Amino acid sequence: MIFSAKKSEDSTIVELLALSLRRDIAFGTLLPDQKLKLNELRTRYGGSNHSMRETLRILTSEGLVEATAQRGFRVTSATEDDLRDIALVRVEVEKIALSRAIELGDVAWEGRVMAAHHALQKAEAALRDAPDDLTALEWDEACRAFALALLEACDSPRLLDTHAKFFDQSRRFRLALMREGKLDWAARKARQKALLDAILSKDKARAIELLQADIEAELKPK
Amino acid sequence: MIFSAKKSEDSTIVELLALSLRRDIAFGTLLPDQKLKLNELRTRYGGSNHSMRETLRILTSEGLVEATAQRGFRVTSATEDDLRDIALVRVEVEKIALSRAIELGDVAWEGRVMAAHHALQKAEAALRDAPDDLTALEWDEACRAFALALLEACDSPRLLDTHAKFFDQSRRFRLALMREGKLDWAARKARQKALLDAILSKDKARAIELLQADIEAELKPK
DNA sequence: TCTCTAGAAATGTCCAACATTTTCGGAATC
DNA sequence: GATTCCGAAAATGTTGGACATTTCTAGAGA
Repeated sequence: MIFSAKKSEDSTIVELLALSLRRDIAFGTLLPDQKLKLNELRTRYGGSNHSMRETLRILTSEGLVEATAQRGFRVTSATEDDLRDIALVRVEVEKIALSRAIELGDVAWEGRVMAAHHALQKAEAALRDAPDDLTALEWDEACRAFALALLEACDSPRLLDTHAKFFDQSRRFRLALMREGKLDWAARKARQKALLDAILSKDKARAIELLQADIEAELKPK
Repeated sequence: MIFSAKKSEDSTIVELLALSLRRDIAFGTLLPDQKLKLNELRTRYGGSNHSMRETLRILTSEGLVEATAQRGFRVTSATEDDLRDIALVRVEVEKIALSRAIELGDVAWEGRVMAAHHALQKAEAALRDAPDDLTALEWDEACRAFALALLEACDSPRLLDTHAKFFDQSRRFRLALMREGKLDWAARKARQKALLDAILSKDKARAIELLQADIEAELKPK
């Protein structure tokens, strides 16, 4: 196992394998379209035939891996078209969820959003200071937590699931941009702050506009 | 294997098992919240430990089954809340997809929509004549095909996937309504016809309105 | 250069076994 | 009588090896 992942409460091998593989796909250690041969994966990550196949099925359901009968698994391709498609769905889903969250969210939710925003600011600052892999991982996690916190109050488990799925699919692209120094940190920071303010003042239209801008900013990097 | 499913081009055991299980969940042979013990399933549907687990992972990714670490699998529950949540997501996703499809669809697409509508009409008529399981199955398939045809031209694979996922989750509810005689066939027929007309005349607003009505009709049966 | 075909590689499937975890019924306790 | 606790039974999760089938590939033959 490459990353000795923290053993969370649910410590089945399959889940641990999934963690490692997810990370390696997000970070580009496993490249888009790369064929995933079971034996290679097993020598690299451990686990039996069975466990590895089950892991790959899970990643398939998350859209990170694609399965073809009799032809095994490969990392989902990541073309410009894919990025656009993911962004399209994300924009639509997150618009709806954010709109509902602003309607339904209570003070506790606002608090969690503020906390997530604060953590994200810290993580972005840390990453600009020390752009190593570990910090990048934490930054990536903070992005995810912030996005999730925003929508958490939408009161629709399936909407949240769908958001999470496509957000996770977008990670590869965001991390790649970050590595290439193509993220406009100042603009991000401004957008995130404005978004937070819009949410706290229950300005739905403005919040949605900013959210959309944030997603689409990753479509056409500077 | 209960249903001797037609061996489509991809005849892996796992896919065949998935077909049988999907059907039995949709038809209520496997009830919501029912625990799915591997050994029971294996004696009933065949397949090895390995294949059955993989099958269940696939159904999990489709939202038909839920997995809990160390506690196995169970059929996803199907409460009123679930139905409402599914309908909510379906309405939003299908609105977006249909809107795009009407913008982007060409004549060939319109033809496919008409064909699917025609087939659906036939299937509904057949079902009202002879409400047996086989006819129900064909009707269900025609519903699915029609819904898919409508959105097909939206030019977003992920939007289509998402639609399909939640449509499939809604099948159980629709089939249950049908069995209980709670579907208003006349209203359905009228809506479907109106929807087709709206699409053919590129009347986006009207089409979306009708689509929404069609989904929400299953929320509050007569 | 192209096609075709064996052989190699990889996938999909099954079985049998075992470690670990959960479940469940009943004994002991309050 | 209700609750807690415990141990046996059941179920899940994991492994390794074996084998059939399919796909891939490199080289022989046209």
